[in-house]
Amino acid sequence: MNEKVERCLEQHVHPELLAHVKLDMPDVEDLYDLAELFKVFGDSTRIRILYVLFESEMCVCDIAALLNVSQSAISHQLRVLKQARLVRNRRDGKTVYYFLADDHVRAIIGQGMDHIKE
Amino acid sequence: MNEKVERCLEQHVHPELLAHVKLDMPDVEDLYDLAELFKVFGDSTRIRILYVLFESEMCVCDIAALLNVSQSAISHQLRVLKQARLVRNRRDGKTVYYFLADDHVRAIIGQGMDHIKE
DNA sequence: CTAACATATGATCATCTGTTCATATGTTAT
DNA sequence: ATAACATATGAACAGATGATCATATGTTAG
Repeated sequence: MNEKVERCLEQHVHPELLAHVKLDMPDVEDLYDLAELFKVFGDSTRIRILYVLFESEMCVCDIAALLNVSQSAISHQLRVLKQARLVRNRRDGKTVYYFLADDHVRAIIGQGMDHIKE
Repeated sequence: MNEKVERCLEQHVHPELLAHVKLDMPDVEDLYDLAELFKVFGDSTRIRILYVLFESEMCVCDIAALLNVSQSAISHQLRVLKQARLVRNRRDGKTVYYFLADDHVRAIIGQGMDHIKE
């Protein structure tokens, strides 16, 4: 592979600090997972689905109707949300109800909302 | 435009609840902004930059060296982070130092980390 | 079993994204 | 003014993403 390290001729931060930063960085893998998680929040359809589920569990077809998005699109997005463990579901006959997996979802979205509102 | 509303033959949630959910939804515009914000967190290079800035302000070239990413790529990403008001910068001679704009960044990333760690 | 409904899934396609490369801009020292 | 360094920016291209369409799967009623 090619060498990408570019180094300032003079380092602008103390070498000890650089070392410290490196040590304090989480594993690359965790950082990757973290980015993947936020990617899931980074789509307005998915954000809207999550907001709907803030209030109540709901079936696919009601979510689709409420958000005016096709059943297929909602189903695909629910799959993404489920894989990210942000929602879970339960089946009741023909109907599948989705609900928030835990309260991190509210916390994360809440913090995001604080930021854009300030 | 085409009609996308698909409605369940029988509604599975109470109509009052549906109405309530609609009322409680933030403006479409805010939801869009929120998704845009999370999109910014949804890239591992940008997440890594933010983590570096957790510890200390840092110049572009030190960030690039630390993360082993080209100066150009870092600069492009810092621009994205700045536009999202997640980082700010100050110039000192030839050097431009970037630093976290506020503590929402830590809070949001912290919540995300909690989620993936559980 | 069959029809009808609810949901899931695979393929396709247009659009968006992140990196690279080349180059421009800004700053300092000589 | 000029060279050298630090950063920013625009074009271009490969890879990712989200909606649509067609269809498959799962479930219940008759």
